[in-house]
Order: sequence, then structure tokens, then C-alpha cells
Amino acid sequence: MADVLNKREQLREERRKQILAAALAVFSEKGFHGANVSDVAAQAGVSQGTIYWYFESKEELVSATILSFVEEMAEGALAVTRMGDTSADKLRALATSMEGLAVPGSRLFSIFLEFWASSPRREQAAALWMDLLAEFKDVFVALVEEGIETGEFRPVDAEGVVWAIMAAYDGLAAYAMLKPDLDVAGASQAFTDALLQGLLAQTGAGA
Amino acid sequence: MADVLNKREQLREERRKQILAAALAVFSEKGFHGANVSDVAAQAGVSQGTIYWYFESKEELVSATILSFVEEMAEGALAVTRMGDTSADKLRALATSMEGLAVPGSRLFSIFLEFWASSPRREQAAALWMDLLAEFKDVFVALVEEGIETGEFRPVDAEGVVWAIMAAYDGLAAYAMLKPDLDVAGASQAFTDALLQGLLAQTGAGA
Amino acid sequence: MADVLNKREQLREERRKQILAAALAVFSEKGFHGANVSDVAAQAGVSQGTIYWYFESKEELVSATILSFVEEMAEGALAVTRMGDTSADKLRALATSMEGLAVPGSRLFSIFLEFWASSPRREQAAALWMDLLAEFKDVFVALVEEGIETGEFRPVDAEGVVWAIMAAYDGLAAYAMLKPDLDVAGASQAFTDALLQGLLAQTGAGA
Amino acid sequence: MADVLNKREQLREERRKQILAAALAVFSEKGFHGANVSDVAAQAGVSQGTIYWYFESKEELVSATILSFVEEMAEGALAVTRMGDTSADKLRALATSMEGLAVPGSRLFSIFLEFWASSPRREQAAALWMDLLAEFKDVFVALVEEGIETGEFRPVDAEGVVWAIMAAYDGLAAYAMLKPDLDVAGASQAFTDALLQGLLAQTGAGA
DNA sequence: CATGAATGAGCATTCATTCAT
DNA sequence: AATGAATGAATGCTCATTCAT
Repeated sequence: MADVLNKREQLREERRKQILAAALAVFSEKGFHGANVSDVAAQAGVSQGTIYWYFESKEELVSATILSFVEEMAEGALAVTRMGDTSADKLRALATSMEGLAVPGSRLFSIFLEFWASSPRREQAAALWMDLLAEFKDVFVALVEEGIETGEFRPVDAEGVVWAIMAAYDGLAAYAMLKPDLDVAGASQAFTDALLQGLLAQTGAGA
Repeated sequence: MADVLNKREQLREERRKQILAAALAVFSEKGFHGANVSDVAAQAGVSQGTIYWYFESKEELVSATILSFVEEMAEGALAVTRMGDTSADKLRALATSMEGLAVPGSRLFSIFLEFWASSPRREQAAALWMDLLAEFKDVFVALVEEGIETGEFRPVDAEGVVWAIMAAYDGLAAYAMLKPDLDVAGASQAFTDALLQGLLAQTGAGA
Repeated sequence: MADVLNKREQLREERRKQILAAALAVFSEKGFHGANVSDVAAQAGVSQGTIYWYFESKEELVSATILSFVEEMAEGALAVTRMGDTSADKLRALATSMEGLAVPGSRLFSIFLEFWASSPRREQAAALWMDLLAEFKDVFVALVEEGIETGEFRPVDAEGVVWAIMAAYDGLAAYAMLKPDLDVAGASQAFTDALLQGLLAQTGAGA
Repeated sequence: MADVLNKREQLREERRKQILAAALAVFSEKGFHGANVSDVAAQAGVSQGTIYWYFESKEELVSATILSFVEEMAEGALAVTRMGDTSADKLRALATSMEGLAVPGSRLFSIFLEFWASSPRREQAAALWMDLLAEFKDVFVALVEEGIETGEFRPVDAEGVVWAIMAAYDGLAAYAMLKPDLDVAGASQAFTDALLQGLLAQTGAGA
């Protein structure tokens, strides 16, 4: 009995994932407004009705699609933090991993943007985003404050700096979408160097 | 004769601006997808048909709205560059003026994003944006290189740093949209301080 | 399983016919340009959306309506050919059946005309007509050539004569539309008599 | 004073003709439904408003265009009747002149058809057509009856035969519209031969 | 007379959502 | 669970017609 239920739930979960995968493909191809439910259904190989069996509305499907993708991505990025010795090294590692958002994901990033852009009109969606961003921010801030405490960094407004850093990477991702030949790695490198130079306490002979 | 023509052209231009102003208001309120042509018409106090007398399609209206707004904004921002003595001062001034994009314009910035993100116009929008961004970038880069030449700044990859700075401000604007209570001014301040600290040549005993 | 599919297909076919019947009624009443899709939907007792579930566009609905009606009509007309002994008898029978196009169908014929008139600007529609006309022509021509071979008719340009005969009936149908009191039967009779008189070989005592 | 008025009227008449010529060109190109008033205005090199200074409505413009063209055409066709010696010769001449409707005017005929097709919904238009057709018919009938009286033709239902002949030519014109490679001249020839053969009294030993 | 700007009703079409099977 | 047929509100756009200048 329980097995049956489990099997059912498992099947349901699989179907859900199948639909989400289809949705991700379709949305990143056509955008949220440009894609319609029947496109997703066709891509997933199910009927339109089925979509509504798994998701309340197109709106919810969109949110779920974004969410599932973002979670996966975030997980990878945060894992990086545990590498490196000094705070500076860790910051560098995190920054490098964030480059990844921009370079290969130009198509994917555009679906973030579109979702994001319409967020003010979707309070829930905005909250979702901010939760995620805040999570990232906290990790970053902890890193920076750790650096300050150990005397590696100068005492700065950690939160402010971190917001700006994150914003810079999101912005670069957006630019890369517009200008595929933009040298994201170079910009990231130059930026990180300059910033770290500014953050590091001027001990003796400088950096 | 010429007067009549001039008057006509003048009236036409005025009407056009009137419609663009209405469109800006409506679009920033409801977004491009959420707003319909009749909304704009109502806001402008004209009939739907009139909109189509001045613009080929909703699409063109959207583009024109963005363009006219962007041009106005760019003009103001670049004017700031001429203030300040040292390169650092000028950079600070420019940065401060960019905050303006984020803070009061949170609603306006969202229409940038939506325009940017929506796929049907990606190419056109991308070109438009990149032209604008490049223009900004060049001004910034000139500023930084000037600082390097005068020995005020360390020799850095000016272009890379500048891209990242601009990206940071665009990103902050986007964040502010999602999180109205975000301390953009604080972040901007902390970020600029840290970055300038990193850019400035370590003269004598350092900071 | 198969039954279900069959039933579905059957239902679909029925619905389609129901819509086509409604379309025929509405179009012959108001013409193609005068009638709008919602008129057809209302007449068929379905929603506008349903029309588009069965037909790609109004254009296609129009073509399908014409086609289905024409096919039905053609079938009946061609069946007549198998009656009669001599070629002259068969020709008379065919001619008589063509009168039917003109007399009761004055309203229906008008939708042919409207469609026809705009056909040169629609390649597909033009092709549809010519296929149909050619089919008719071939039957007629076979009849006449048979008569020639058996010596019943004089050797004439069968194809030319047949085009003209068909044109005469289409023309009469059009006239009848404009002038409802036109004696189509009389004209048809006189015309057929004269023509057959001209076609028949003058054997001995004449006709 | 009178001269001024005359000049005005003359100018007005010229403008009118200019518009009608433009209308004929545009309508035969795009059809009545496909062409819009601004197309005609552009072709005529005047503004839309001017069209309405000369014609009450698009409807009237359409009627006037047809009428002016038809009158011109009818004049030419009837002139032919006065040529030829025997009734048969005259009939042939008339028939040949009617071919002209079909061959070069395939595009023009389509505007007849379209106008015609919507005639049931325009009683006035139908009357206009029938007047014209009746005029033609009467000339034809007179011709045939003359032939009967002189013993050249067999005693037939002149009116019936004539309607059918005219219908045949209109029908051929319609066919030619759809099938530009239709051999109208050949069909006309074969048709006229056969019909005259049937009309001519069998003098002496027959053919 | 002529212009061209303005109007606004009308229409084909789309698409998220529902529902009978 | 799943299907796909059905719905109908919503919307961009057209175009005959009017009118101030």
C-alpha cells in the first residue's frame, strides 16, 4: 500500500520534473510571454490539461521553473566557498564561480531577467528573488567580516560592498547577454584585483 | 506657407511627445506586456487610432518610449563628468549620478529590464543598449586612463574595471527594484570607497 | 481503445460538418466579407475559439466551405452523365443538371462568385477552382468526343465547345442572381437545342 | 463669371476622372475589399479627404468606377454591330468583340465579378448591371430576329439563345481570370461555329 | 477646394483555463 | 491521471469617415 503510494508520488515527481525541464527549454527559447502553455505541453510530450494537473497556473509553472533552476545553480556556487585559505582566496573563488552565470548561461540568464523584470508586479516572485539573493549575500558578508576580524581586510561596510559585488556580477551577466564578445573573465579579474587591493589592509610593504 | 508646415510639424512633434509621455507612465506602471495600446491612448487623451497615426505598431511605440527616455537620461549623466578636480573626484561624481538610476527610478528601471529581457526585441534592444553602454564606458575609461597617466591611479585594466563598475550600478538598480529598502546609497558609498582605495597609487606611507 | 479514437474522430468530423453548414448559411446570407467569424460561431452554436480549433483561419474556413459544397454538387452533376443513350441525350442531361446551379441556388451561387472574384489574388483558391472546372470539362469532353467517334457529332474542337458551354451555364447562374425572373430554363433549352443542332452530323434527313 | 464657373466645373470634372482612373487601377489590382480609400488617394496623388469631396463614400466611388468603365466598354462593343453583311457575319463580329472582355482584361474582369458578387446586397448595383446587359441583349436579339426574318436563321427562341451566348462570354472571361492560359479565342471560335451551324437554316440538302 | 490629422467601431486571432470523458 | 476539445475574454490593428485649418 505504502509502496503503491510511494510509486505514485515518485511518478508524479518524475512527471513534474519532466514538465519543468520542458518548461525551462521552452521559456529560455521564447521567453515567458512568448511561450504558451501548449508549447510547454508539446515539448514535454503531454497534453495541456496535464500541465494543469501539476501546476495551478502558467504563473506557477513559471515560478517553479525558475525556482528549480536557481536552486540547483545556487547550490553549486555556494559549495565553492569552502575552498581556499585566506579570505581573499575564498572571495576570488566565489567571484570566479559567479562568472559562470554570465558566460555559458547567456540564454538562461535572459529568462532570469524577464522574470525579474516583471517581479514588481509579482510580490511573491520578488520575495523569492530577494530570499535567494540574501542567502548569497550572507555567505559573502560572513566571508568579508571574517577577513576583517582576522585583520586581513580593512574595516569596511561589508554589507554594502557585498551588495555591490553581487550586483556587478549580475550586471556583467546581463551585459554578456547583450554583447557576447564582452571579456567577462577579464573584467572580473581586473575588478576583483582592484577591489581586493582596496579591501586588503595595507600591511607593511602593501599587497 | 512655410509657417503652416512648421506649425504642423511642431504640432505633430508635440503630439508625439505627449503620447510618449503617456506611454512612459503607463508602461512603467503596468509593464509592456501588461499595458495595452488603449491604456496608452486613454492616458494620452487620444484615440487608439491616433497612436497608430504616430507609431507603426505597439512594438515601435515601446522602442520609441525607451529610446526617448534613455537619451534624456544619458544626457544628464554625462554632464556630471565635467565637474570635479581629481580623477577620483570625477569618478565619485559619476558614480553618484548613477545612483540616480536606481533610487528614484526603481519603477522606471523595471521597464528597461523588461524591454531588455523580452525575446522578440532582443537583437534590436541589445544594439540600442550596447551603443549606450559603450558611450558611457568610453567616458569612464577616459577618466580612469587620465588618472593613470597623471599617476593618480595605479596602472589597471581600465576597460575591465569600468565594465564591472557600470555593471554594479545596473545591478544595484535591479536589486533596488526588488527590495525597495535596499540601502543603495550606502552600498554605492562603500563600494566606491573600496574600489578607489584599490585604484589609488600608494603614495608614500600608504593610506 | 480504437473505439474511443473512432468516436473522437467521428465527433470531430461531425462538429466540422456542423460548422461548415453554419458557415454556408452565414456566408450565403452575408457574403464572405460581410460575415464575420463570430456570426458563423453563433450560427453553429459554438464559441469563436472552437472555429479556430477546426480551421486555421477565416480564410481556410471560407475555402473549406466552398470546397465541401462544390464537391457535393459536382458529385450529383456527374452522376447524371451515366443516364441517356445517345451522346446528345447525355449532353442534354448534363446541361439540365447544370441549370440546377442557377435556379434554386441563386443565393448560393453568389458565394461562389465572391470567392471566385477574389481567387486570382489567392493562388490556392484559384487552383482549387481550376481543378474542379477541369474535372467537369474532362467529363464533358469525353462525352463530345464519344459522340464524334460514333459519328453522331460533327468533328468539332471538343475542348473549345465544352469550355464555352460550361461558361454559359456559369454565366446564366450569375445572371439569374441579378435578375431573378430570368427564364433560365428557357434559355438553357433554346441554347442546348441550337447547339446540339450545330453539333449533330447532318445525316440524311437532318435532325 | 460663367467662364469661371465653367472652368471650375471643368477642373472638377478632370479631378474626378483622375480619381476614377486611379480607382480603376487600384481596384483591379487589389479588388474592392482589398483596396482602401487611402490607396486610391495615393495613386491619384491627392489626399483622402479629397476623395470624399468628389464621392460620398467608398461605396459610391466603387460604383462610379465600375460605371464609367462599363460605359466606355459598352460603347466600343456596340459599335461593332454595324459592320458585316449577313446576320451571321454581324453575330460573329459581336462575338469577337466580346472576346476582348476576356483576353486583355482578365484583371479588369475580376473587378466586375467582385462588384457583381456583392450585388445581391446592393440592389442598385444589380439594376445597373441588368440595364447594361439588357441593352446588349436587345441589340443581339434584334440581330438574331433579323436573321430569322430574312430566313437566314431557323426560327429559334432568340431571347433565350442570346442570353446564353452572352453568359458564355462572361463565363469565359471569368475562366480566363483563373486560368490565364485558357484558349479563349479558340473556345470562342469553336463555340460560335457550332452555334451558328445550329442557327442557320438548312438550305437545300443541308450542310 | 484641399489637406492630413483624428476618430472609434469592428474584427480576426490568441491563449490561459476549464471540463466531460 | 490524462486527454484534448471547448471556451470567451482580451487585444492589436485597420480603415471608412469626419473635421478643423
